[in-house]
Amino acid sequence: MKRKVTLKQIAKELDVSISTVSKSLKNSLEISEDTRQKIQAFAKLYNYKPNNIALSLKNRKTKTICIIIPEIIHHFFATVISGVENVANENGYNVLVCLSDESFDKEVINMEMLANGSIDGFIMSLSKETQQKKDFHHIVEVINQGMPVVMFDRVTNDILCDKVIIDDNLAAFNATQFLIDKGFKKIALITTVDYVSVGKLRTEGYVKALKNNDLKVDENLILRIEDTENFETLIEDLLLNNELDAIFAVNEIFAVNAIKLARKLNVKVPEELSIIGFTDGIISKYSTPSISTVSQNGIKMGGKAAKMLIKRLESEDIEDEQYSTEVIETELIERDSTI
Amino acid sequence: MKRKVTLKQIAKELDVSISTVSKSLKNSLEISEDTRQKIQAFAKLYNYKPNNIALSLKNRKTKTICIIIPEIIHHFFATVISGVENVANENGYNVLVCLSDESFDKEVINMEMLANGSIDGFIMSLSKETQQKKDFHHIVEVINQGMPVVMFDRVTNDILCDKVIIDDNLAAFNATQFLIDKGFKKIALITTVDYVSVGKLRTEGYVKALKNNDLKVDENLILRIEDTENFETLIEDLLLNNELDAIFAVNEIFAVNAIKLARKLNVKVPEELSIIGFTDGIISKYSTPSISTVSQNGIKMGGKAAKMLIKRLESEDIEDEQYSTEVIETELIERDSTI
DNA sequence: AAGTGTTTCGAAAACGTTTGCGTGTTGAAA
DNA sequence: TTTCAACACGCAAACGTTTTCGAAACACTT
Repeated sequence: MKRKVTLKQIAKELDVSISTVSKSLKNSLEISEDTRQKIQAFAKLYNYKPNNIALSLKNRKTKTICIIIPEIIHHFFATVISGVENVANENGYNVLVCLSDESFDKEVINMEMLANGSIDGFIMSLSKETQQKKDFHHIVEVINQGMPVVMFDRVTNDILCDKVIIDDNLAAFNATQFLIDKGFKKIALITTVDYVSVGKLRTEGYVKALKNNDLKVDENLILRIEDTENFETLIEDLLLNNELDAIFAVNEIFAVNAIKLARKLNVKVPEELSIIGFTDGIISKYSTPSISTVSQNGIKMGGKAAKMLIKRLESEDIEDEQYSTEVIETELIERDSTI
Repeated sequence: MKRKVTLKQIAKELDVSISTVSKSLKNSLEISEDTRQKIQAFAKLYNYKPNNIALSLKNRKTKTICIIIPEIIHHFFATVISGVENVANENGYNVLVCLSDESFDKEVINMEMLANGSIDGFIMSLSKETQQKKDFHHIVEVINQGMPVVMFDRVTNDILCDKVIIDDNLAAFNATQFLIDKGFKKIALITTVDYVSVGKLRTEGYVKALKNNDLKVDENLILRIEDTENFETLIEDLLLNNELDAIFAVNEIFAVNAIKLARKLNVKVPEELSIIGFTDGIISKYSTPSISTVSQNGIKMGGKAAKMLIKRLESEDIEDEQYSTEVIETELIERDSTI
């Protein structure tokens, strides 16, 4: 068990100064060919590698970015991390992952904890609780300290920073329009409560599409689910009490449950009921029937977010450059749950 | 934009020495009540928080652990991260996530990169390529430097360190026995190539169960899949060329594909063909029919791994304590894909 | 021999902490 | 008035780097 060797140890061993060692290893011309070679050989022999923490302290940058997400056991967020990790790695950055568990407090603690030098910047998607409380002081503080933040997916207009989103409104509009074009009239919406930003936007898109086509918006056909558990009976009621033509669900879980419950009630999908989901995850692909869905490219989103963050980190003090919001295009993937 | 305030700045502002400030903030009795209060008030006002990097340098520990996994877009690994994050957080540690993408080189680079002070220890699952090459020098080196490593799931006997695994052999044995108990004779196995440690162990368990029950092991019923893509035709051939009673698949993807292909060939699951999977992920739950499976508790695994690592990190130089291997129990979850 | 230039190296500061130890001041006891 | 604690605070080293600047040593020119 040999501990890592330091400049100081090499210097002592070779009877030169620390600075000579440092310069030699950086091939500085200040040092004579002879000593340089000697020192480099010695360093190689002992497998010298500079200590990252010391470098971080000196350079005041850690080459680490932190991504804060509500949960990781969720295909979409996992793909985003993957995207972030990819471009981060390409640019020599490491990725610290923090989970807020949809909790405001955990989000705050994590940010305050890490904003003290541990990382260079944040990429984050708001927790539900934070969106509900509309309390963003922790984010504002971090930004005011000069640490860049990029928000993705669940963002808020109350914060000025770089963002990368999809056009939830438009995507929902298109999905709904797609169903309308099939000739469906009674189209239900299974969505989240309104304080979840993306849920709200998708609901708006749905409504807009209906209105655009002179279909009346029936509040009974809009199911806003708060709890992520035990929503099955709600969906079942929706199916029972209405002669639906189609359903637009704002996420995979809602969509696949709708299918399962339809089958249970002997409603054939897609023959008697078409269903479209949102977020192109594993479930949609492997469900039976496979689910038509609005694909939200998480890898691309994460990659874009990382690029924006790194660009801001590396552009010398041009930090007052205009913030921008990137919109990742979505795609409607037709599978077997729509006629 | 006010940058983070440091001890030095506070000291200057209040015209005392840096050490006085530091001691005051730590409530040292060396400092008079008066100055202590004054300094604490000032520090609070300016929201002073000690710089983590400086602390890391001084304490020679970063309170950060790194988890290296082959890929993150994989339910099981995502759950492991979740487990790790949980107990890490409880103990004041942060989690750095690295993806090897099943590549030996990326694994090596990541480890060498981070072993230079950035983190306190590793939790890792080997990449396929590493398992194939059987080259573990990078891990040995890290351990020799005195940095603890905990391996999980895809481990190797060639390395001495703490490990947390499931009893893949036993779990596969039990799953196979379960099928045999149902009266099935022709039981196929869809597995990975042998260099993937867990795949090999599961194959062995399957074989053992057959032999134990005096069933002959038919190599034609064992499908070893190398490529993770385009394996459908292989499975289809397996189904076509044999009058199977049941299938044991070593992961979810193989299982759900077997179901899809059986349906395509008009083989009814579970009436005419029973299928058991491995890894209790989202797919198994939402597939139609839902898939009976050997549940592998990723959260528990990750949590256990983190506990073992942190224990080793915090037990004062008792680092030569015996390494241990923890076995997480599995569970056979019966769903609708078995009769 | 003096001045100039070049080569080669080391001292020290800086990044932001913590902490052992030394020191100056105060008050009281002798 | 001297002596000695107790108290309150500062110095400096340490963690491991990088980098600026100064200085020593030597060669060369006139």
